[in-house]
Amino acid sequence: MRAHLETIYRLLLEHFGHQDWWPGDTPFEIAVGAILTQNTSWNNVAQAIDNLKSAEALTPETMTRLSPGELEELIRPSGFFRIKQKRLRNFLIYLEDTWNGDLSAALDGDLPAARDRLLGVSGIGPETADSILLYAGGRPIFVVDAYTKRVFARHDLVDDTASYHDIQDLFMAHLPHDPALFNDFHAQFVAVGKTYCRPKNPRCAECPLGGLPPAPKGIKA
DNA sequence: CACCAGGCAAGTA
DNA sequence: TACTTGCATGGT
Repeated sequence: MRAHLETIYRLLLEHFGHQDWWPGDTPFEIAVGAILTQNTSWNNVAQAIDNLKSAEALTPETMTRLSPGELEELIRPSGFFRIKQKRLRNFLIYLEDTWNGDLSAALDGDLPAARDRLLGVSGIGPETADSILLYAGGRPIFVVDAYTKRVFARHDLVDDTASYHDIQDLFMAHLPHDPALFNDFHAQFVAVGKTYCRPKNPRCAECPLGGLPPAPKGIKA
């Protein structure tokens, strides 16, 4: 299984090149982007991030000073803006109350414990928590998203009943827990998912995974 | 025009 | 436990 996963990564890396993820300048910006991109295209999120940058509201301190209405207007292009306003504020309150506003402290220490604390914030689920830990904190945890599931299902590595944890465990049980590897591997799934492995107009014929050998037996999650 | 997008929580049975 | 629904904007 490990060799199979490494083959997938190599084929993607050779085709797309290193992805240099996450698209964001600071850990806090990355965490905000992780919340704003929930079920939302990145293009929309980028507009909201630009608004927050222009308003100089991309730090815990400055964002906390915004009124709920001001925050909603800035993030409106990312959709679900009333709910996401609350989710961002829940996150800010957690950082302030528990870590005195120090994001890096929140992501440091025992990894399962840090993850559980993030999951305790209303509005932060498994994918958002893992994205923040990996991309904002540099912690070795694999992010599973819609692209990951789609590509894995297409290549018969999981069935459609596989849970988030099932798929995550597939990676973490068979690959070294290297943040740099988990970082770029997930980014490669997004690249292939956006470009070739799409629901409506799949371009499987041109996909770098087109010549991938069949999946090893008995590994379906 | 319909459909999709880097989820999550709350409600129902 | 296992489904279903609401949330909202912007690109294709």
